[in-house]
Amino acid sequence: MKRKRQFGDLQLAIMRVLWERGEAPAIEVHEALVEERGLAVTTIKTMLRKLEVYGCVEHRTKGMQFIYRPAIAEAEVRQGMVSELVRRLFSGDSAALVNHLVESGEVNPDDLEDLRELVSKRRKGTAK
Amino acid sequence: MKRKRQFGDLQLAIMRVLWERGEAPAIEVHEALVEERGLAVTTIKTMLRKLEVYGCVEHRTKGMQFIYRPAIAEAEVRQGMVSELVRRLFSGDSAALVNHLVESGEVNPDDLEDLRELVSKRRKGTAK
DNA sequence: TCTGGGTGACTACTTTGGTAGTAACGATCT
DNA sequence: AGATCGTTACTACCAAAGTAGTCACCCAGA
Repeated sequence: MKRKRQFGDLQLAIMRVLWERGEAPAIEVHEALVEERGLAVTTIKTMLRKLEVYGCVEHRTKGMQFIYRPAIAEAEVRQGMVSELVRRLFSGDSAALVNHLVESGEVNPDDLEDLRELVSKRRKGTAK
Repeated sequence: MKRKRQFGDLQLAIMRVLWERGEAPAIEVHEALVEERGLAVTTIKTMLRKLEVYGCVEHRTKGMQFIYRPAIAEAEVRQGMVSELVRRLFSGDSAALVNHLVESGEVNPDDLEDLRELVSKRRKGTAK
């Protein structure tokens, strides 16, 4: 895992559609995105093909259709992109990111409260 | 502020040096980065020039030297990049990002505990 | 004064994301 | 069979990040 593939905006949008649906033909991906982005179908197809080259998606044929599906897990990509951001922007200090979120008011105190609960539970559950 | 300038890796690295030092000539930026990246000085200079075009840095002349300094605040850039990531990866849900950080074990429970304290203080301080 | 070291300016090349046109190919309708 | 529709393949193009080579300039030292 040398290459920290930095996904572009469209690439991510496509992957998200695939993650949601499990699998889908190019047309379906296009339908899911055309409203908010207004792209040509060919654009989606090209991107899908590129993503396959990168090893991010796979396809199977159903009749003459290509059904695409993700070849990497959403969690994995999130993991990679978030830690990349943390490395770039916060010198690898994840807590600093959380701090930023709080300081900038992007996270409600209530939300953090909930997260704290979650942490407590996890601490008990995975006590080691 | 229409353009959510997406900083590249090198651009960010340069900005970070500038933010740290307040201001610096190209050479100094290069020195700070050459160890971990091994780039030519000219690369740094080119990037600095581009960044100035984008309005991200400014320079003043000291004798015949160019002393560069940031034209945008680190907090501002962080704000933009983090919210962009959140939009892309978590559908705009910042709390989901924090959740991810916790789930993936990138943030220690202790850190979150500290953050909680911080939130409590802020809540009292900026009570509205 | 001449020369060399340090510095920025200009220019060019490479890679990649994003965009889309056109061709090819199988299925179906008439 | 021939036309058309839906779908993918091939190809090209553009913009921007990233990379670096070469040139010109100015100051300081011999």
